Amino acid sequence: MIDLRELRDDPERARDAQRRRGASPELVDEILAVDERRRASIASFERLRAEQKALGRQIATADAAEKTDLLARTRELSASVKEAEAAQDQAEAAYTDVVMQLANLASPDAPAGGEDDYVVLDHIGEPRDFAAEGFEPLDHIELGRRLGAIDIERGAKVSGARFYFLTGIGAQLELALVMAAMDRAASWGFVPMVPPALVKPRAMEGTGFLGQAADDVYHLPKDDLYLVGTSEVALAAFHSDEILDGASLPLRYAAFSPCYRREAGSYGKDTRGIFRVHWFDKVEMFTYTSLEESYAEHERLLAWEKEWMTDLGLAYRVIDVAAGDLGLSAVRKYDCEAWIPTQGKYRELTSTSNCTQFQARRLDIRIRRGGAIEPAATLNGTLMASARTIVALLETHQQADGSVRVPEVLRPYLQGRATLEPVA
RNA sequence: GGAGGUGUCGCAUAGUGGCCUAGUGCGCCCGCCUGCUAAGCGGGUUGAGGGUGAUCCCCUCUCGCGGGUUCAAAUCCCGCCACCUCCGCCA
Repeated sequence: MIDLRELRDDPERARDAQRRRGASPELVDEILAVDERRRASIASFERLRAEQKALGRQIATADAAEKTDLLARTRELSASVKEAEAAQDQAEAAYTDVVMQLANLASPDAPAGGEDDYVVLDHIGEPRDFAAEGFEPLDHIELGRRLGAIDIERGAKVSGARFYFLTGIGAQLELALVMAAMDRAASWGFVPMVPPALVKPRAMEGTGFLGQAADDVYHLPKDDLYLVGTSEVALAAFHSDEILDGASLPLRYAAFSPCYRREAGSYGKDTRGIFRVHWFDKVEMFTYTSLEESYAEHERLLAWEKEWMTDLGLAYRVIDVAAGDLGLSAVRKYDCEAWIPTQGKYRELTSTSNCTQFQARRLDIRIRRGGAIEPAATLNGTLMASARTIVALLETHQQADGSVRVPEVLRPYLQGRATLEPVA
C-alpha cells in the first residue's frame, strides 16, 4: 500500500511509476476516485453517529414525558446510522480492493522496463578459466553425485520433480553454510531468528505475495495457511500491528528457514539439478527502519551480501533490477548473480529489496519518533540461499581430480576440512 | 480431536442494558512540603485514527476480534481468536 496523501498531492508521480513498470497508470485515477467516495461516506457516518450518541445521553437522564418523544426521534436516526454504516463498509471494501492492487512506486533510479532491462552495477572476481587450467568443469549434478552430496533421483522418487536430498557431506555443507551465515549476520548486529514457515493469509497478503505472485505460493486450504517462499514474510509480520520505538531502530533480524516455491510458469527453465527447486533453506536478513534511513540501509544490505559472496570465493556481478521485475513491494532491488561455470552465465544467488513503507502500511507497523507516528520502512536481503549457493560453490571450487576446495570461511564449520573428496 | 474456564486502561480489580464520557487501588508523571529518601497533600494518567485545526480544540473508534438483538451494548445472543486446566494423540 502506498501513501494516499502523496498520491493525492502528486498523482503524476504514481502514474509514471506505473508506466516504468509497464503497468496501468489508470489504476491511480481509479484509486483516487474510490478514495473520494470512501472519505465522503466516512464523514457522513461519523456525523450521524455523533448525533445519535448525544441523543442517547439525553434519553438516559430524561423524564418519562420527554423520553417518549426522544425515543421516536432516535429510532428514525438509528435507521440512517445503519444505512450510513453499511455505505461506509462498502466504500472501505471497494477502496481496499483497488488500492491493494497498486504496486509500490518504483524508484526513479530503478531502470525502466522488464526482466532484461537490468543495469550491471559491478563485477567482483574473475570467472575461473578452466580451459587454461586444462580440464573441463563438471556440473553440480555430477559433482554432487561423485561427492555423495546430492541425490536428485531419490528426491524425485520421494517428492517429485525439483526436489532433492542433501546427503552426507552435502548435508554437512548446508549446515556449515547456515551456521557460518547466521554467525556472520549476528556479528553485524542481526538478531538470529528461526521463524515459522507456515503463515496466515494476512502475513502473505501484507508482504505482497498474494498479488500477481499468488500462483507461485503453496496454500493449505484445509487450514488456510501458506508455506512461505521466504522468511521475509514471517519477519515482516513479526511486528505487525505494533508501534516501534524510533530509538530502537534499525531492528535487524537474520532468519533461517525453509522456503517453498511452486515455480508455476517456469516449467522449461532450469529443469536439471537443484538450481531451481520447490524447496530450499535460506538465511535471510530483514530490517525495520525509517523511510529516510531505508535507502542507506539498502546499500548496507547489499554490502553485506557482497562481503559474504566474496568470502565464499565466488565470481559475481551486481545488477540493478528493472522496475517491471521488482515485484509488488519493492521500490528498488539489487541482485547478486554468481558465475555458474557449466552454464557460462551469471545467475541470481541473492536479492535485496527496499520495500519502503509498502509492507508496513499493509501490516500496520509504525514507528514513534518524538510525538509523531509514521509507517516503518522494511527491507530484506538474502544472505545465503542454500541450493543455489551449493551449486555455485561446487562448480566454482572443483578441482581436476573431482574434489572440491572448501573456502576458508567454511572450514571451521566443517571440522577444518580443506577439500570435499569424492566417495568411492 | 474432545470437555471446561478465562479475556475490562501499564498491573490488579469493580462494573448483569441508559447517570460508563469505564470507577477504585498500585504504578507512573507534574506540583507542594522537604537536610536526603520515604511518607503526606493536590493535580494528571487507555490508546489510536481523522479534522481546510496547530501545542489548544473538535469528532470518531477503542472493555480480545467480528457479527447480531436494541432507540441505546463492557453488559444480552452468535461466530472466531488467544491463553489456562483436564482427556486423547504425538516429536
